[in-house]
Amino acid sequence: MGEKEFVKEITSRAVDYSQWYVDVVTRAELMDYAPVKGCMVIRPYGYGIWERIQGALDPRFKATGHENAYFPLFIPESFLRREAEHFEGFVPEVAWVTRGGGEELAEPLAIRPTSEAMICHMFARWVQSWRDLPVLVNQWCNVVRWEKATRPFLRTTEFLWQEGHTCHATEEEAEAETRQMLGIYCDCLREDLALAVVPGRKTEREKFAGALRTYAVEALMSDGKALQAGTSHNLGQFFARVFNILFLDRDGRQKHVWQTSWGVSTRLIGALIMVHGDDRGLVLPPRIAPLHAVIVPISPQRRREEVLTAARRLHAGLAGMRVRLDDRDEHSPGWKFNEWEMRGVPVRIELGPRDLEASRAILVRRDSGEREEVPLDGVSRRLPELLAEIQHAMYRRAWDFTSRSTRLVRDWTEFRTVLEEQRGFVVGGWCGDEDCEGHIKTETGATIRCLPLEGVASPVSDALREAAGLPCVHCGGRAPGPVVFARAY
RNA sequence: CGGGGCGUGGCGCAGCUUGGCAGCGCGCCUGCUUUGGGAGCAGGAGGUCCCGGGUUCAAAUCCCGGCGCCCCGACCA
Repeated sequence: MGEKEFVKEITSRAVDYSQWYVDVVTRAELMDYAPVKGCMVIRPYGYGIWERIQGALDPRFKATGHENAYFPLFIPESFLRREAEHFEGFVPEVAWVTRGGGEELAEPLAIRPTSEAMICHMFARWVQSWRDLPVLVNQWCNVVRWEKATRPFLRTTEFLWQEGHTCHATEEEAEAETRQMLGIYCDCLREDLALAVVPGRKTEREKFAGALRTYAVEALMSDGKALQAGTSHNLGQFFARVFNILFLDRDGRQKHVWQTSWGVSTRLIGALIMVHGDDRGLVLPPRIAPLHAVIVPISPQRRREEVLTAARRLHAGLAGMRVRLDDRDEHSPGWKFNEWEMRGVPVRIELGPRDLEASRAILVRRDSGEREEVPLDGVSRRLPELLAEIQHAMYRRAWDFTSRSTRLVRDWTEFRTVLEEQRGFVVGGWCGDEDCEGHIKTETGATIRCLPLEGVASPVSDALREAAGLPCVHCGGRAPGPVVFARAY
């Protein structure tokens, strides 16, 4: 029987990828459209994913010495204007508050598009001596960017994120911090979100407005388009100069601090959907899934109490894992199977009269559809193993897909053909010239996603090795090293 | 900012061309029968047809104006 018959509500990816995405986020109840353009409600199930992402990242931030804090939503216009490059970069998408308490404000307040301006202002007050360094803070908050075209999770007017901000005594320390946080993103996205990300450096053109250098982790979605999944910036001393963040060093001289900032957002939820989802809906990696498993009792009238009692006992024995017993009477087992599959729960546990006779339960994997019979008293031992297997398999699948979708190109003709016919990551040479980069973008829609970090294994490693020494894909000139191109979200 | 699509019970849509009782499917409520891949039957509730104006005996339908949402491209997490 055709698989799609079960999920009428979801458009298949092959028919219309965008519609599939919208169907998944709405039907799985991750979000709903709010009455304000470009804004969405993150519903409990979607927010549960975000909480799991926070739960994966926050301890890693703490373990590396960072502390959480909270800075105001409103930023005085004059603060934003101080750093010209930064301001120019953001002003088109800033929302302003000009009235408050029924009166016109003396100075308009920007609703933060990011908090560099506010946080740097505070840093200037807090930092006096080399003994005050490093300053390592992070905040979980919302930001607003007035986008013209929005998409649930991927680009919304208001979104949730985390922004880390640090000050250091030396350039080397700031660079090390920038790289450390990129590494943390890379590890966390790979281990917990099962995303096969490629870490690398951004080109001048693609870097953060006001940064010395920007690093990012890039992931490939199942439609062959890339998504920037996290960024880490070495801000140099640009903001320190503008906001007068000075410290008296050991040598008795006043110096500007060296800064970093880094962030990931609810956009990661979009990445999870587009990397792991299939035509039946969401597929969530166990470490991030709000629910590890759902127990679906199959309880004909006559055996109802017997089955439910056993199901409750099984549920109680799985305390410590995130398991829900779906004992709703208003839906049939088949309905529940489809519903929880659509919502991406990693494991379904079926328990019916036939299973009770055999003192077993049926465990079914969401990612592969495989089912296995497990003795009732063995489920609490088997489930964690199975979840680990699923987590691993999903990562492998994402890695293999990304690796398979990476093409090596030698010249311009090949480059255009690959982008038009296959998409995916394209590895090739780049001479380093911004005009070449610009032409490539104008003519193909593809951008340089990153200059991959050397010595870090990633799904594009093989292609990079083969591409060493290849000339620029556009002009044919000498290229210092291969880069990764793609069309991107 | 360009291109396309759409606004009709909670959701998805038909009706509009050619003006004349506001309909269908799903969902919802009640009852009974059901339960191993989206159960069946019976009864029932639910509508400013996006908004404003105009034409007309009569407007969901025709005309004018506005608003909103979604999708796709260019710019950005």
